[in-house]
Amino acid sequence: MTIRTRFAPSPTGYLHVGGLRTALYAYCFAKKNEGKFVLRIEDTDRERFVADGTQNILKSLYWAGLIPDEGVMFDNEENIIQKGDCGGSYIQSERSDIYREHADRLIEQGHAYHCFCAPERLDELRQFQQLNKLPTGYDGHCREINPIEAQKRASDGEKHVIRMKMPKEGETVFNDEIRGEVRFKNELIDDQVIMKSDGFPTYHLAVVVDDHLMKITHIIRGEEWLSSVPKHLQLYKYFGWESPKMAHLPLLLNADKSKLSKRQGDVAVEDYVKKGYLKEAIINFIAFLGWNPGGEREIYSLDEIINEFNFDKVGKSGAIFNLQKLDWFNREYLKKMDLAELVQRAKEFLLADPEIFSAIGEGQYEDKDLARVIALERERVTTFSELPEALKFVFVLPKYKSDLLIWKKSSVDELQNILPGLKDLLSTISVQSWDRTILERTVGDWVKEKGYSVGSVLWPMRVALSGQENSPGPFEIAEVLGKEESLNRIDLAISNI
RNA sequence: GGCCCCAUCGUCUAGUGGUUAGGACACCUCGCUUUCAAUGAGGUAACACGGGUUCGAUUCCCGUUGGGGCUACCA
Repeated sequence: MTIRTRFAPSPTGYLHVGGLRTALYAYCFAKKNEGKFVLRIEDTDRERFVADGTQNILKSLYWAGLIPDEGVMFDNEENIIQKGDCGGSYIQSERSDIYREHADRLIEQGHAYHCFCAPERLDELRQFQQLNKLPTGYDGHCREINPIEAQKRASDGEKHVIRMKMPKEGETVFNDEIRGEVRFKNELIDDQVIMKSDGFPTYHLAVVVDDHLMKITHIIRGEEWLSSVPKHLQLYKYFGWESPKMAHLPLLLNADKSKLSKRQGDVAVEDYVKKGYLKEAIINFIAFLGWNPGGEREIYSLDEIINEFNFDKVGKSGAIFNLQKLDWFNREYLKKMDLAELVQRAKEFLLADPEIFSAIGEGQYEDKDLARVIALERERVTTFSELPEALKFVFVLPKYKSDLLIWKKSSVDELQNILPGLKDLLSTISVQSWDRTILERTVGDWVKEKGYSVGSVLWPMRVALSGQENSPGPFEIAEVLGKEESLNRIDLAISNI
């Protein structure tokens, strides 16, 4: 039997980093077992639908290298296409007939029923239950309506939803690939809505029907779905289908241990792409949030992760999304990468999005500047036997926004004293002599002559030139920027002390 | 409130019925460095608690506590 996994995001705007991890595990499990990785779009919620949501998700997925074998994918021009045969589209909004048929089948068999309850009634019911600290849930108001009468009311156009009937007794027990045996009492589980009044199915119906029709063998998804499993299993039973195996992944968490959310930082993969993180670093970092091959090595390529991937090595508890560790992974990959590759990546990075610097600065840069700044960094590396963070350093190229300057290492007095003097000094250097050796000597002499400490001059100089707290050396930046731009930036900095 | 899941340094984690409980990030100290970063060498730091089971539990079982998820005509 061919292993088939799927990733089934909702196109609500962008790919969430948690989604990327889910996709990664599903991808790795499929590849490890020589199976297929299917991409399906779950867009049955019309209210949250975002027009280019699918495009964005695919972009991020392709960026990371998680290319679907089947379902929704890109062609060579980044047009959205579909591949594979599941008896229809891999986009749920285009499968309404299929869900309708299946819902009707459940009604015919007495496993589901029309519900005519108004949302207001359900709201009141819920409020009452909450107020009285009762378990919340549907009260079965429409469950006993005569099916023939219900059918008639529905076909007469009365607004309704379709609910599945959960058994009132017994237990649902299943074996999660990661958590082992989990059991639920059926009586506590709601008669879930499976078809909404707008004619679209809810997640619960769509996911069961599609996973079956698409021959998914392993459902890999976040832990937030664990409590829905009994409903799904009941649906499989009603349809007479065998359930796929399931693996519920631990959640990615904010620093306060709540579910990773937009409010507490960036959650979109594209945000991290824009910041200059390498895909290798993101993949490696995210893979190790909840999975560990054992041992002490932490740097793993995608292929190596695939090779080692196994549900036994997936943890059960949530993992905090720790940016400092991500930075470390990024540095490690930057260190390893050779210069040519680095320049190429930096170029792709800059070309990928014209707005990439909008948060940091504005202005022009040229390819030769880019190559130079990276080469300089690399040179500095050999000189000092250090290694670069080149992608981060390309940010010195655009003109930074002055209100982002951070002066925290120097006092205002110090800055007002030193920067104008430094500017006058640099003005005396001719354009022809403007290279880092001469700059370094000139500034060095000046520092001595004035009796300044080295740090009190070089640090502000670097900040004024780069707009950043951490950057390449000031002389290297000055050389790349040229005399005019360097002096302009120091002016800019002076006016923003 | 109900149901479900989870529990090793601050964080990500390795690990075992008997270990000096290992690594990485972060942090601290020192060194290097004409500046920050980077880098080198050290260091602080964890088995949530209470009962069992056992010669022996961090490890197995139960409970407590704590955290999280779900509890929609959202996924």
